[in-house]
Amino acid sequence: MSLDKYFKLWEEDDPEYQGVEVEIILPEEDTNIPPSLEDTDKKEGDSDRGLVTSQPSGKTSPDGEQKDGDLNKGDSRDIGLGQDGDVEEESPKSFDDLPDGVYMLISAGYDSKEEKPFLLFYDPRREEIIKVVDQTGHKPYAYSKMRKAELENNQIIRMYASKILDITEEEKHDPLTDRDIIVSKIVVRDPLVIGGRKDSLRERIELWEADIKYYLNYLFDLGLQVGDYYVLADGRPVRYDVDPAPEILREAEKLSEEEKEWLFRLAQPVIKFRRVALDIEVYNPPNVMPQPENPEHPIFIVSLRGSDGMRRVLLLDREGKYNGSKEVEGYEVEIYRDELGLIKGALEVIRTYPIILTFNGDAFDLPYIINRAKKLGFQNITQYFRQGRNEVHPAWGIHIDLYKFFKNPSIKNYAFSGAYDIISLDTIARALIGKGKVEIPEHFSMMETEEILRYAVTDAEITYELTAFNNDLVMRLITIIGRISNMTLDDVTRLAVSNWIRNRLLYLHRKKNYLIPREDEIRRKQGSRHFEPVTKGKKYVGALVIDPVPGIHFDVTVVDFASLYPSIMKEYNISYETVNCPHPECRENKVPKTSTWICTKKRGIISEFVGVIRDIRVNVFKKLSKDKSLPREKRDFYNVVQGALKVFINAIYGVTGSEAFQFYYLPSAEAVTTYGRYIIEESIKTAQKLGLRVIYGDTDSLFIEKADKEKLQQLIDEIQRRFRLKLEVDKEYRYVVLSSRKKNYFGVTRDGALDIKGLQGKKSNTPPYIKDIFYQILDHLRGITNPEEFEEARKDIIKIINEAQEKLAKKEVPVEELVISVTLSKPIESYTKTTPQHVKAARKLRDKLKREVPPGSVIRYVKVRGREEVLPIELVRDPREIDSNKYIELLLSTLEQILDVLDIHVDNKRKRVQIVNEKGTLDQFFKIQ
DNA sequence: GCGGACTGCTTACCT
DNA sequence: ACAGGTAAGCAGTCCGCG
Repeated sequence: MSLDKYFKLWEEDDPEYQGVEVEIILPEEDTNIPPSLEDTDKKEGDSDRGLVTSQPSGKTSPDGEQKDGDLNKGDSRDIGLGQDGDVEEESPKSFDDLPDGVYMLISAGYDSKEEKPFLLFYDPRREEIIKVVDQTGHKPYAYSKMRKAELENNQIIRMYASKILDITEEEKHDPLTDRDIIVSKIVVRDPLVIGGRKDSLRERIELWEADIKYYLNYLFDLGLQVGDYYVLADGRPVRYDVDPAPEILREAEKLSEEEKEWLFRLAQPVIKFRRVALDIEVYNPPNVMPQPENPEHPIFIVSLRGSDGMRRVLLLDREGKYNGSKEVEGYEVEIYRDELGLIKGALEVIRTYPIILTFNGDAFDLPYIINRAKKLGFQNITQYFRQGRNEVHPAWGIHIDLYKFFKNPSIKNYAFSGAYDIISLDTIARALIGKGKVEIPEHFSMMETEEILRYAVTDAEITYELTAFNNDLVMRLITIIGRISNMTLDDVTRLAVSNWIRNRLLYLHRKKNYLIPREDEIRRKQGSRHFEPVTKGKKYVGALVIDPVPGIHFDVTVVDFASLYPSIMKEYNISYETVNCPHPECRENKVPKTSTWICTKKRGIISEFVGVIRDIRVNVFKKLSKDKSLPREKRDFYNVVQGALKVFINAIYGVTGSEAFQFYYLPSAEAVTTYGRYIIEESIKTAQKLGLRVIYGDTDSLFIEKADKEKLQQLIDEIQRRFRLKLEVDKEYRYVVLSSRKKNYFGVTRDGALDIKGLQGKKSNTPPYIKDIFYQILDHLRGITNPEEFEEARKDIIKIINEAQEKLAKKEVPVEELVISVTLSKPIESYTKTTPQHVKAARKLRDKLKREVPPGSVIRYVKVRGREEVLPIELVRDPREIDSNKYIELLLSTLEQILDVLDIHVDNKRKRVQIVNEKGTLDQFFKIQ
């Protein structure tokens, strides 16, 4: 039976669906009492736990070589990902089970009813959350630089007297002046007295440490760290040290105390979290987006997938018409006769899971459920959830919105090497687990119910799998980032890297008894920019890019500095308080070619942080992740740790140059790049003196042609001696093809792999057909070792190009292959200065097809003849509309980048295009080989 | 009124 | 809500041209 009919049946007698408000009568058995938190605390039952027993998959993932620091396998762009769709059903077995009564700290918050901060612990034995409300009497506070007596006479403080519990004096170290000072601690009852309201104290007088979320302050003061294990002694958390593995103990021997601390904490096992993925389907009319803030259409399917193997799909079937299978894709189909019953049924299941997973649940699924339940008369729904401005937390645990997590550029680029570029469940799942969503060919109303269920359950399934693949990689990554940042796991998944770094730095300040400087204090510090930025709109000068020597270069060695900027920050003591420090005696320690000086007396807090995590990553976790004597499961775990560390290490320099960062200080960011340019310049000079030929370099790398082994070693030693920085061989190319363009080249490595950088043909906005030709040509060039082979390849290449042109001219290329995909990066109405082609196309989508084109949409359009210029692919009716000449030009300009230096030239007049071969230089080149 | 030279905007890439 | 450097295509403008 088609769902079409099925829905019509109940839609007709559903007045609400036609926009008329009706009173909803709750089902008789409505005895749902929202789980109070106390209730959850003491709950012992696994009575209503998962239903389906888990089935170990037994399969292991292919042992692919991993790229440096890449948590995913392979390089998606060039060779396609090593796919591994397997999901382990069994929990990771590599670590001994933790004793009973040991819990992991995963979150914290402020209970405004109790007026107390609370901690959320995860109990790995019972697989539930334990909420611990503060018993220490900790109270919110902030600091003033006024003395107590002065404060007590202060006009404003007097006005707030009733809200202030206490004022005490304390000694703190001021990192900006490097002096110990007396500050006054103003203790209050309610965090909102300090900040968060228009009339909060911090808006009225100058306060320090007044913009730290209270529950974080609480964690810092109690010395608690997210992701660590604790036992509860009379309800108070006491740290529980997990016995380190033998390989960790071995590594610890050579480390400093500070490094050991990090090593032991990060190496603690991450247990398998009990969790449930949730996904809803709303029955909306065609082309109408369901609005969570005004949920007019019914929730008719809820799919649930538990980490314990539970698979259930709840279906709304008011008339009892469903006669399809009772099980779809392993999901048990549960029928509900009314929508509220279905919502409550879903709640009953998810409240037994401490962690809820969604994809976009903050913005869609959870608010939709909440507002829909309210609309159906179930006001108590709000007791199940705490709603923030842009987030929803379950009252009994935490909610991880994977959309936000994967959208985070640090996660996308550093942890997953940009394996996905569009942020959607489908694209991310395809890239990471090799599985996508099920296509929906048409509107729900045209589909069989079972077909819809299949579609719906796949969403829950892949949402879960995104957290489960590679031994729970994503859950472990989130936990490790929690450990490094000391942020609650829910914050980790929602906030950006600058916040993670800020948070750890706040903790470090507190630990050192430093008074945390206000932003304006750091910015008022002396020190200015020394070089005019090259690029308009930039604040300071960045890296140096060496002009490439165009041509084919055989036998090229690439040397680079291992994480140059972090190393500079570590070795040259760069931090907001050490750059232009207060000591006169440090003023001679100048950054080259500037008047900026750096402290010689005290270790900078950021320098120390980046130094420690850089060292334990390189010296321990990276090493262990490659140690073949360890079981794969352990290596995988250490790989996650080193990958998480890498995210921080790579971002720290960047955030110090970002105005959004609390510890932003331009001279410190500028000092890093100035050192960087100086060091790379000096390295070139040294190389040249040694007789090494540098043909290209970018930021931290040198491309050296036919490098003599000994001279290369001399270079490396000399640099090490002078700068205390490690230069190392990164790559060896059989040959590299450079044009005169920077950041544009390709090369074939010793093992025959093709490396393509920056070339037009690689870019995501190049039409598939042109990309295909581009890769065909490179494939012909890949194997070449001598002039004869080149001549052969040249003929083939010319043939490929000529045929492609002909095909384009005759319009034999399918329209789909000519699509140009460009991201609409901001709201469509904010393109006011110019109207780029993709915006033109987007407007047509909006106006003619009434399609929504929010920022982030990828607009797919083609170039057409006539006044229209461009058309979104959706509006192309006739392939003859295509502007072939435009595509021929695009093809040739794309190929020009690689053909130019190979002496294959394109006729200037591109009306009648032909390939011209200017013989000469190439043959000579080969003769030198 | 037209076209080349130029600048600015926008996107996607590299490190 | 991490940085700057670079390439490319197009939009829009200026200027010369009797």
